[in-house]
Amino acid sequence: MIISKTTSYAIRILQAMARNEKEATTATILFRQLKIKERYLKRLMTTLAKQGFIKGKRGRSGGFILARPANQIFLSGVIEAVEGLESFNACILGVTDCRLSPVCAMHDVWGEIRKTMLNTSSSTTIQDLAKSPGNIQTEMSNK
Amino acid sequence: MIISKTTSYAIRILQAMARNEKEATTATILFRQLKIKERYLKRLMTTLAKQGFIKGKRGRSGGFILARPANQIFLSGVIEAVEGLESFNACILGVTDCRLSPVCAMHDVWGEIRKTMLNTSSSTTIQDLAKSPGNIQTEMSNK
DNA sequence: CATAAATAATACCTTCAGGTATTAATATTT
DNA sequence: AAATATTAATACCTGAAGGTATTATTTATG
Repeated sequence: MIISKTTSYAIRILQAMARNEKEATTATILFRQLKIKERYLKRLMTTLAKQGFIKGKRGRSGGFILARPANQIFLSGVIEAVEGLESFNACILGVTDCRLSPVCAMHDVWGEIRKTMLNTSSSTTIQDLAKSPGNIQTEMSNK
Repeated sequence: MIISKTTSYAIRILQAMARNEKEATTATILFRQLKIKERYLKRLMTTLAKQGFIKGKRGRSGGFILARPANQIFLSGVIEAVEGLESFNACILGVTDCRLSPVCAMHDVWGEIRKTMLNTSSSTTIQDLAKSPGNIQTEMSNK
């Protein structure tokens, strides 16, 4: 996959939360919506809270809510927080720091792709996704 | 990474072999050129032979040689043989068979990227890479 | 205050890509 | 025929991502 499974989970979670941005939700509700393994989802929520994307509130009427407006959460930020951006900068054939070394035979070939990915992920926000029509309730297919 | 480490190894190996397409080479020679862990490289050579990209000849003056002309080996074929194309077809957010379901919120967003990747990899041959100036002798940076 | 319902933290388990080791088979040279 | 240099096959090891289990903490409410 282009992004890791966990990262795509994170994006789906934030997207779902952005659909009613002002109201808090719980991990259990999200689990029912997204069909992500409940325990894993809960742990990921904690990670997203630590990273400052959402705020958690404990206790009986607790839950999670977006920590900042959905239109200020860029996909690139989520990717960076969850899996790091190294995979975007890394040369497709493994030349360390591809940007500096035009010796890589695939440099030109894949340059466009990387550029597109960076442009897209750093100009698309969670709100953009939330506004899009579809919902995502399907379980992951591996790989 | 966009493609797996093993796949990029495979591409680098075929690229190196294509540089003098007519002559056979050995795993040891390739190891010295490419700095890929020798044992892993040897095992990968066997895989590439099984998949029909190269031919192996045992014995004292044995070695490997391309099984078909470098300009008939497309990157998409190598990727497919080594890691499968599922990762290319798979939806970035995990909707099974994204091509059929326009419900995925990122369908449009990432459609261009996938198209570019498929176009590039299925129109670029190992020969194209072999003709390009640089050589790749750097060890992989992880991730 | 006790209970219930939620998040937080932490430790452990599982799977698989990447990597290592060993042995077998084959061909050439002496 | 023996030694040597190569590929082929197979089984095992390792680390990290993905997933599970358990316990602690916080808060609302009867």
